[in-house]
Amino acid sequence: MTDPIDRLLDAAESGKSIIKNRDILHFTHIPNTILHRNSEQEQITQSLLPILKQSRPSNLLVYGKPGTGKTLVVKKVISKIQKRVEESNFPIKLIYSNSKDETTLYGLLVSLGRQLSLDEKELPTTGLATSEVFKRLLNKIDEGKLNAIFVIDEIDYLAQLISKTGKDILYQFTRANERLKQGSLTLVGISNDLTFKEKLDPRVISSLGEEEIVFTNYNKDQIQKILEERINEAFIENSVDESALSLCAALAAQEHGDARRAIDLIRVAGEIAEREQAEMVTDKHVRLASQKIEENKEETSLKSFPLHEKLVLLAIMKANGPSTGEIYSSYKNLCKVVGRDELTQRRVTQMLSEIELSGIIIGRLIHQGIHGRTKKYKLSITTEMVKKSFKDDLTLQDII
DNA sequence: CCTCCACAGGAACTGATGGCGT
DNA sequence: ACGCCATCAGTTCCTGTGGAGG
Repeated sequence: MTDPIDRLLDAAESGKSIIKNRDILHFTHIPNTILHRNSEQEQITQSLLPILKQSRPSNLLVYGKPGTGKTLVVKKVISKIQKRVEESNFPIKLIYSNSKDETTLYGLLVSLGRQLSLDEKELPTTGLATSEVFKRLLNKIDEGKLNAIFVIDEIDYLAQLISKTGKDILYQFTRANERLKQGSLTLVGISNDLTFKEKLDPRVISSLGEEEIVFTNYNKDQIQKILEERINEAFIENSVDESALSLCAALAAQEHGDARRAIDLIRVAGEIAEREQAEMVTDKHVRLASQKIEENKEETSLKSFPLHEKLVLLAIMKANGPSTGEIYSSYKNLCKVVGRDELTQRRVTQMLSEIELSGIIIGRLIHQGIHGRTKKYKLSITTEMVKKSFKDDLTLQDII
């Protein structure tokens, strides 16, 4: 029997790998051909043509569930246009930004600015009024005579953010061209929510929603084709079992046809198979991968919780009952044990809703007549999982 | 049929942080 | 040095509510 460490090291050194190109298995990779999306590609190209001719800016809204290839298609079309005009003295600048990556409106504007190559000095990360940031963005476009295309992903999220602060940035964006002497600004909004338009200011809709393109969900066969394409490029030949492939597609199809998920799944399955030094990815690996992705998601989100949210979660585990009142008193006890000031009940209910949003607990509203109204919570993951994720936290060690 | 429980969850506010422009 | 602007976690105050039990 050889030493297991040696065995693994040997295998790694011998370079036997069934994945030959990992990058292709990340969903941000833009494949040569984007399958099943020909008519959408055409539509987007057509609606963006006016900027090529510099006739007028044309804004555009793209709808579709996650993982339907919206972002990839948009990026591909724009980069093609970009290439076409590269030699002419007509610079097109693609600016992509995902609203969910930025927690605030301000952060979003700054990330846009950074891509317009405004540096730390010209655009500080904090301290300015939003209108000031906006002005600087426009100035930059004006000075550089740029034709900027702002791609704003998850624009519904941004719209929500805006409605909270009362700032009408989207409207300002759509009207920006009137303030620009040179250059232009084109907006491409990408949204997961098909109903989001109704929540917008009608003035914004009229200019932003001139053109709309809807991406339909993929069905199982389509996902399978997409996977095949990527597998051909990323894996060595005959290293993915037929049934593993169709299982991947089936699992992803269950989740409203999310191709992104399917690609993730096959990548992780490939990595697991490789670690086992298997010759082939089988459906066993896919199942393991699916489980692992799920657990990883839970664990990382658990670890990133702030202290009080962790305490609340532990309180749910230790409480005598699942109702808010019982959780809160259990939480107060825990606070005493670890010597922290307790937060108000209002804050704790808010935290509970926040945790519920992340899917780690499930709440159900219960009306108990004279005994009032409560929300009863229950963990949707195992208590072991919670303990495992929290055991690194020094302040929590005594109570786990 | 009315009452009244035990909270849910909205709104407005506070105080700390951090950095601008003048 | 000072006022201003924005964000964030948290607080205070509040109104709303389905149905068991009288």
